[in-house]
Amino acid sequence: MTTISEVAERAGVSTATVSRVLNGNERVDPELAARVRRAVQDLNYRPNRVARSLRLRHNGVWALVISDIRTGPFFADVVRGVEDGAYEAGYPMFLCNADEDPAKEEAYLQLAIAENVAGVILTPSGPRTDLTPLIDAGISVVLADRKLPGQVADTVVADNVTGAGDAVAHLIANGYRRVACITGPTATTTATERLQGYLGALAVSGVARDETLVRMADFREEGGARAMAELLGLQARPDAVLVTNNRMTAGALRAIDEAKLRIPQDIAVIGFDEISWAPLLRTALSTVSQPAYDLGHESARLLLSRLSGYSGSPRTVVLPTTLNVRASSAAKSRSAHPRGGSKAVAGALPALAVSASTKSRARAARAAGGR
Amino acid sequence: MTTISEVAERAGVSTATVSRVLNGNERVDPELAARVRRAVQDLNYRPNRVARSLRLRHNGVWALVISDIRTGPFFADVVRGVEDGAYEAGYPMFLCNADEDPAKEEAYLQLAIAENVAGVILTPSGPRTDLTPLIDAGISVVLADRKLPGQVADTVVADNVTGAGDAVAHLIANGYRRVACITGPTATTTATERLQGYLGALAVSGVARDETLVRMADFREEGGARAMAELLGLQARPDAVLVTNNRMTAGALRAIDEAKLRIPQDIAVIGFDEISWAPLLRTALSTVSQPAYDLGHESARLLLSRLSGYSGSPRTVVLPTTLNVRASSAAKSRSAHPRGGSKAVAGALPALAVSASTKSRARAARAAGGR
DNA sequence: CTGTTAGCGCATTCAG
DNA sequence: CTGAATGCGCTAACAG
Repeated sequence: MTTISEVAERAGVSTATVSRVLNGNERVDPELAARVRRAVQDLNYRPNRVARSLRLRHNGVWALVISDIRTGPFFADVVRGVEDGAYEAGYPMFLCNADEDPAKEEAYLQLAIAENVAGVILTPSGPRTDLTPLIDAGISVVLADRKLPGQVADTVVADNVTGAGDAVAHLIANGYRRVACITGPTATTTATERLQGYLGALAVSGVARDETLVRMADFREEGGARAMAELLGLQARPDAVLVTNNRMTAGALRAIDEAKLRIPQDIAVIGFDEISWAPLLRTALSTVSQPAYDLGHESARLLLSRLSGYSGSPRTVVLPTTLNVRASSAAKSRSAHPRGGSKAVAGALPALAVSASTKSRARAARAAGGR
Repeated sequence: MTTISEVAERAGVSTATVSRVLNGNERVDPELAARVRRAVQDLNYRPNRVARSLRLRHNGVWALVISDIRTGPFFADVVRGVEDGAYEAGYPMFLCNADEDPAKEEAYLQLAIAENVAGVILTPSGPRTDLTPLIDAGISVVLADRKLPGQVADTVVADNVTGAGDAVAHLIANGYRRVACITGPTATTTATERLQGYLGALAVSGVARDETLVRMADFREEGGARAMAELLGLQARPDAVLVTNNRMTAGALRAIDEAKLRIPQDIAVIGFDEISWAPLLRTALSTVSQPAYDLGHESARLLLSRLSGYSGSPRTVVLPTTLNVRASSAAKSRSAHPRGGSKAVAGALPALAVSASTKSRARAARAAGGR
């Protein structure tokens, strides 16, 4: 490993001069600077970030601590959004997967502190996530996707309440009355907000609320399958269901399939998170899509503004969701009865796919096209 | 930030003693040790990793540099496999996304060097990826998923040749004769090996090879859609297709859908990478599943053995794939003609899902269930 | 067993 | 404008 003093020696200057040339802050005689640059070239010198970080007391790296890496395209798009922002600003980014485990999350946050990162973008695993160590260490934090009580940091979230509410209102408008909801851990604001949107839409429509139709699951596929199976086992079975993330939706669809029920005749389904397979499923799946890429990119923007010295009070950015209406939530056919399976109704509805908003196309294209 | 000297002062000992207690290598008087531990507690002292890293000339962190974060469940499972291994061994892990961009990849490898990471697990973006800077810096490297010419490091890959070959052999056995292949960038060994498996299976079966049926795409959804559209526009259209990753498969299925063709009557399809939606598609999709979690976990194991001092010559671990036979590759119906769409054949085949190997279930369960 | 001392590689005072 | 000297926080020699 070549060090700054080797460069200094070769260029016939002091290490201080080399440092000045490399960081370009102060004025240096052009000729000396040229000699230094030559020496840097010749020796293929790379400054040691660790030493630099120790001296500077900060490291030009961001950490993105995500609570679950397995949320499919949603997660990946968020990451790319953050990364593009970080890259534009010249920051490398480390990604850490807390795997919904508060202990692991804390370990990574401690690591971020110990590594002197410049900033952290975090999807908190729950309300007990503690940001004070980071803040005490002078590290800027942005919360992405999930809020934290007390508004302790800049936050970027999707409009979960409206997203879920729109979906449920659409189901009700299409004639469904026993609308169930499979939601996630109460520790996450995404789950509670989506549940809130669901309940709100029922209330607005004057549809009676039935506690048995609400299931708390774990945002994982198995949990979604189990919750759906329970709902299908109910005396008074639901005729529609909103599932609040894509992995649980996969499980729910499997459970419906195993119960040999048809969508939407026996039960209508709307899933949260858009996925490319949605239109190609046996019954094309209606979804609530989230602006995943923008969520990440906006988080990067907020972090950057903090790193640039902005120190106003915490901001919250809420990004809109989009309802993608497809066959799985098609208008309820008159002849179908709420319970009993109604096998009489034959023939699947055409798999028409209607995007509720043109904005969604632009956003999807951006997220998909990249760069 | 509390430093080691503050701890030393409070405990009434020297910094060296504090260091010894914390690292537990040498013998220290139990009473002093207790005082130190108290002081550490009281001050909530956390060693500064940066300083430690500078002194030790190595940092107890792994870097996982992945070439594409958007490969859906495959990527996520690989990450979790590595991470579990790292975690068990007490190493935190940073994830870096090179996004198939050699420049970005190099930047991350340089960062890994500059950060003194203990080891790197890498999915090379192409054959020109240069490991020598890492090796010169004394950093252990393991290649995961993709090989690099020259066998410069321990490598863990899936058996792509056999995986693709099995799929094509199965298609041929089921009566398909014009089998196409949509493969990825020639820079990746995953793409070239899968293509090789495809060609090999054709040769073994004595089916003539048709250059027009092979398309190079980019492992992305759009690329898969475009390639499929081209294949469908051919005078002599293929009656089956192997698509070598799941994102291109999504695109290919969309293209088939847009062309209003039916699977498998008009064209049979097998995709690479298992996904939870596969059985729920309009025609349940046959897939070649890869042992993604094991790929990651085995990589971690190899890295760990290097960090533990093993210094034999580079090892290559090849993990088996599994063919999951579903309706999309069902035996060709006699009445269907290779070209012309054969609209006469009505009624979809039942969406039966048969797993070709019981091993696949165990592995899938492990990957899905976690921990 | 423990403290003192010396650097890891770098950026930044402070003199010149 | 430049160089010598200092120290970021920590661990490893080396004496005691």
